[in-house]
Amino acid sequence: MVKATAASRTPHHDAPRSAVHCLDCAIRHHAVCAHCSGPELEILSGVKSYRTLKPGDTVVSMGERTGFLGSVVEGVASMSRLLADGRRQVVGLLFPGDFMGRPFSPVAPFDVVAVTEMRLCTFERRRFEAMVRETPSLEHRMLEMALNELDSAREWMVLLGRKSAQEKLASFFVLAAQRGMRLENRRPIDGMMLELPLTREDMADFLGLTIETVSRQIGALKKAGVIELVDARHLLIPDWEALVEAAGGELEAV
Amino acid sequence: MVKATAASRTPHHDAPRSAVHCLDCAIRHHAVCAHCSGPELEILSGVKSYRTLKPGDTVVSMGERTGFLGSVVEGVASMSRLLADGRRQVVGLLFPGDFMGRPFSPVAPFDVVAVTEMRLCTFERRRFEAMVRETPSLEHRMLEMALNELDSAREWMVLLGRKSAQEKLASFFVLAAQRGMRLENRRPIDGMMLELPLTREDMADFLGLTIETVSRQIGALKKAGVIELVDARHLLIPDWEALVEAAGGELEAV
DNA sequence: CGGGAATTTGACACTCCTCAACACACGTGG
DNA sequence: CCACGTGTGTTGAGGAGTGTCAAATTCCCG
Repeated sequence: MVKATAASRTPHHDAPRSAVHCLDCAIRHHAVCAHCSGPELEILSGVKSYRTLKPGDTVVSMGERTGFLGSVVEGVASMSRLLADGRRQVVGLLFPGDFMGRPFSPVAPFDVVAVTEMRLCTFERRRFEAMVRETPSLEHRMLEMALNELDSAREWMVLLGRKSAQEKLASFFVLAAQRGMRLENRRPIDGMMLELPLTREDMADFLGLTIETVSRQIGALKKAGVIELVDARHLLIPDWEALVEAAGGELEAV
Repeated sequence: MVKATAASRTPHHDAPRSAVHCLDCAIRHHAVCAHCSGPELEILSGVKSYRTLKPGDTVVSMGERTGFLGSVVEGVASMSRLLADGRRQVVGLLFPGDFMGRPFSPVAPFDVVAVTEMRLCTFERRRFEAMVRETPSLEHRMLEMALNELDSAREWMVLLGRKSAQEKLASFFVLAAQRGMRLENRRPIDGMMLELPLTREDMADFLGLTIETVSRQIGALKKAGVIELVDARHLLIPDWEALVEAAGGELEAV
């Protein structure tokens, strides 16, 4: 269960100006900078720098003092905790637009690892924290995002504590589908194709299961007709409501 | 499993001035108002009102539009979600000093129920939200608290997803002991007595277990010498480190 | 084509849940 | 004072749902 993730500990800084202008940024209206005014964006711009990561790259290790915070621009990362005996729990996924890092506390509470190729827009911690404290609209946006994440984390607690393995898988597909469409402000529809960004192992660790159970329950959902498998990483959702039903009934989360 | 909690849906408003002055309040330095200046406290004072509740009283129902937010002054409440088939998951406990309610979103995402006698300091929602937006120090305090709660929720996800029943019980005792001492800024010590505010059912729903498993694992911890039972609601912790060990090894959480 | 990783499948074990009975404390009313 | 009911907690027997271990299969990429 313990993965030797010692590999590639050093995120690359991109060649100096691969930067997009903030106004053209894909996550402009979804990230921490969503409510920033023009001048505020200018200031942020001066502090930002991009990083690209490959699947498996560690962004932050738990306990580490990290000098940066940031937003996911492209790709997906996981936040997880590794227990001493090798058990691992993923406590959250970071999709494009999500904020990465723990402001106002220098020590990282969880590991952050890239699960796909990804691109991060990072800010030097000190300067970003100072800017948050000086910019009410930015601080309010941080609060808004933190409260939303808190609601999501608690939703996930319901899944971890009370849902069956099969409901867990269905719920994960619901989540992945919703998050996959969020940047475009669209909603899941019948017949849609869903790409799974995570390996079976990451799914298992996110759902509090083993990879074998994940595999078997995917098979069960397929047999039940709730999903169709294109390949191991792609599936079709013939009936969205049926999937939501299989997930144990959701409220439309954030 | 479904509790007919229809009983007593109406929190009492206290007789008008049972209010303490903010400066003498027990949670003064631990609640959302911790960093407020004198004048800010004055404003808050004008908006606050107290409520007392009995065990089992519903403070807020999920989906409800609530007109107030507030702080726990005394006692303990649970935040929970009830699934359609009666399964319940407690997603958090509210101890003295903790903030209650979901600012900037009128619909309550979870049920809040008093688990002990309790006393709440409440603020009219609109006015409190406005004050938060106008008062950077207050908004920052909210953000700080939300981020701490987020870390705690994620810690609990590790427990729900990956810990054994026995580790869950030990972890709960660790949490209860830590939270019980926080207002006094003290830390748990060997030989301390711990009062359990929750029924077996609430513990089970918090830990993602059944009441029978809770009961049995408490028995197992007792037989292992990690705890001693005074009665069903009181236990002794002869060796704090041994308890933390039985909990699967904790980091000193917030 | 070969080799390793990711995934699936199978057989079996074990933790925890389910159902049921029992014990205990408490309040109420006869 | 005791009978009774109710809420809470404990204990036991048996089984369902997942985990564990092992092997087969597919996929990917050199």
